[in-house]
Amino acid sequence: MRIVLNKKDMNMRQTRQKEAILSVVHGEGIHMTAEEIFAAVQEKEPGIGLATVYRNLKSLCDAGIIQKVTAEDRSFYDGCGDPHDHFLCTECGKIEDVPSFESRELNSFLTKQIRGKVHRHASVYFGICEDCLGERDRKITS
Amino acid sequence: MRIVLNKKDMNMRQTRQKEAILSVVHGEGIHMTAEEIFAAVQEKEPGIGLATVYRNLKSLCDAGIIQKVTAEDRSFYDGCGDPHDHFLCTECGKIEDVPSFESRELNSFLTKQIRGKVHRHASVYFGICEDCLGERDRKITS
DNA sequence: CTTCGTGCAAATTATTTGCATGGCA
DNA sequence: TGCCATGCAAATAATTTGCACGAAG
Repeated sequence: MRIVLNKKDMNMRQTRQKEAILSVVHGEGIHMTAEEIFAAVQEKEPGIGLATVYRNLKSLCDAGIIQKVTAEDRSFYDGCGDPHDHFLCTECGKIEDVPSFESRELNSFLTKQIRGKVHRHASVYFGICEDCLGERDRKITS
Repeated sequence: MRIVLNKKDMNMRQTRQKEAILSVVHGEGIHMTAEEIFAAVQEKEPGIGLATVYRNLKSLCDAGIIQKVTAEDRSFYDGCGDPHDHFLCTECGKIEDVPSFESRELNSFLTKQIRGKVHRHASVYFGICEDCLGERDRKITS
């Protein structure tokens, strides 16, 4: 299927390479590093350059279609441009989306702490995911 | 003054370079990039190598004396190793410490979202700081 | 047709590592 | 004295940029 770009992207040209990249990274729950994306796109669009991948990832981020997230010195591209947070399993390295926590309490806390205006935030939670917890129990029990 | 290292650092040797680095980066409200630290340490300890700065920053992080924070593709070292969050002014680039927000509501939210265990988190708030807001008002008024 | 996107290689930037030597414990 | 830390230079890793050419609008 052809992914139709929207208003925000008026200034960008529709190319085979961009469509291939978009088809790989766009979507909920997708978190890939630049190299992973490069490898995956290779299959759909052999001969594509790494620089092209980086250039497109950047413009897709600028357009708000995807976003770049950095945690623990590792960067990955999140297929969803809408604001949300992340959970990173320190055991298996898996990344999961988490909706942003919002509350009146948090807002008043921030207003008190930061005298200025907060526009957005980026949070990453670190811990052990459900699967890895299960894995541990299994080892202990057996 | 000589900064005395504690238990956590038993395995590290006390050197002039380490003390110089520590005297530059250790403390609340200090947020510097590796290059800034390198430049500042030069003055106290001329001839120190950039690699030494990086090596010491890493071991100080491992020891929990300081911590590395990355936001918007920029990394800086936070002079305080205790967990807390940050506010970054997108206008002037200033970074401020913010205590971590904790609440029962947030905990139950996270438990519901992430079926695993959360051990820590890293949050960066983006916005306009008090000073830059004032600056804007002044421009509009005048 | 004109302008922008692409591929490739070279350039940057940030950080790490190998090695011989010097200095803490 | 023994071993870890340092300085320097070279090595990596991740990302960006210059340039000539091909393709989108």
